[in-house]
Amino acid sequence: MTIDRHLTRLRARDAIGAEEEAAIRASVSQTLRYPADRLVIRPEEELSHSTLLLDGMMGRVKDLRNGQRQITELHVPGDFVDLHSFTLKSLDHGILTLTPCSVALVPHDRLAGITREHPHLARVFWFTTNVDASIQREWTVSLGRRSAIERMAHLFCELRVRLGLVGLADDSGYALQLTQGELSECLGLTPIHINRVLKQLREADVVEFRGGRVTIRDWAALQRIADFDPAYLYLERRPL
Amino acid sequence: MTIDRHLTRLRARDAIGAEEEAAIRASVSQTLRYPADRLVIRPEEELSHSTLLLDGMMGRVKDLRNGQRQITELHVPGDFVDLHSFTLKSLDHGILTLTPCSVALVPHDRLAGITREHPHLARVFWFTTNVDASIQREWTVSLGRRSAIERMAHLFCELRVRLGLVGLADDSGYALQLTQGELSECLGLTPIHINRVLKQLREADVVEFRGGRVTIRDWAALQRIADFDPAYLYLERRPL
DNA sequence: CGATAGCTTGAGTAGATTCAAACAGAGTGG
DNA sequence: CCACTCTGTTTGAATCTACTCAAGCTATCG
Repeated sequence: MTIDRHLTRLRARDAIGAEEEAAIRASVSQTLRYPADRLVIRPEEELSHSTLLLDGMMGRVKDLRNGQRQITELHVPGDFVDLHSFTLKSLDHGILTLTPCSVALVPHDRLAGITREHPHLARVFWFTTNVDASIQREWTVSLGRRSAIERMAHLFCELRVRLGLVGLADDSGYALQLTQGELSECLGLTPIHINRVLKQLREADVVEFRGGRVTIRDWAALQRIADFDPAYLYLERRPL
Repeated sequence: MTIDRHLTRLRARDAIGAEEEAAIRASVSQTLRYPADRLVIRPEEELSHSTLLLDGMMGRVKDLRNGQRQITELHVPGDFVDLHSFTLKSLDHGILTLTPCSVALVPHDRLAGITREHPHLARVFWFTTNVDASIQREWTVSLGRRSAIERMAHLFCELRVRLGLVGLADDSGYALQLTQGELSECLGLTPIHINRVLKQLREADVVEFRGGRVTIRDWAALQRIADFDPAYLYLERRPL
């Protein structure tokens, strides 16, 4: 597992020069493997590095006092999971592995060096955290205004596109090693209701989620149900 | 109306030197007044400046195809409303005035100059967009996991703190020129249900919203209902 | 093989919505 | 100055989406 996927993702939006690529590669201090369901970063913990997800799936989670939990964003390979900790120093949420993961650690002082010596990369990284915020915003819209089935469809659409960017999804579908309980924590629903919604989507021949895989049967219908517009993912190439 | 409130807000988190202050002040190209309910920035519109809110209240809004609308964040005086457009170039959402507003415009090329010549300010600005994302994240949690009354209480708490930062709120309450319909668009509820929830909070002697003013009668109870923890607002001073 | 985690379905419930109607206050024009 | 309109607030009644509680099922693993 390498950071190629991260570069692929960056290059989907802007050109990254050879020197910049070298700087990014050199910024990694070590790579690690985590098992599934490990709270990798605790809320409020003081941080001195950021985490680049190489393989697997991670999530940002916020716990409530009453024991409920909300996953506020899912991360796919190539994502700089907690790049925002570079300026925030500690996070208001936890970072959790949802599957076994490999990650690369990038010390904050090396990030500081990169932003000093490569102003363009500084902008690219800033841009990256702003796209994360945009994804977050779309989730807010889903939770505020979309029905259960619309939310479910929207999440499947989003993951289709984001995983597709790094070659982990195609028109037929993609691997998704989440439980229905975890999906419910993303979508602000109960696991039981997730189950019913999945049944509806399956029986309508739109999408099937089973055995750790999302099988897309009718992409157009899925997007229609979700009211999906990928603009919020900022996929066009626009030089910074 | 000046940008003093913006500086106050920045200085709540980190020291801003005299030269930096001068650079910020010099970055403003013009100031404008808008009436209430004006869509100041349209989604997808190409942008060459960012907007600093001097006075009034603005919101980020996303419209759905079915006519529904979600306000994803409220902005108070001192906020750099669309600083993220500096890297995103165009926005996935609209920016709306909710009251009459005065704003200062900061051209993107001047922002580029500031970030080049004042690396510390570049970090402060990046930090600022990350705090916006954190607020967004907390709203996601509210919409996903909190009941109507909890959401309402949480929003009142958040505004108490954010407006307090710039001297526009104290323990007794604050001015809030929003309609119940607009509150409903923030909280993912119907205006009718907002009305019932407000009645509950009023009759429990916790908080009263009436005549464009939030009157806090029991701050401790309000926070308790909301499960409010201001950590997500990143108020401690931490030099970048 | 039993234990455990996750999936599935049914029945009853609750929180929030929809539909409907009345009321209050601000601004406008005759 | 009063009727009229418009926007926003308030309340009631009926409905519905999603939740809770409960039970049974399936697959995996030690």
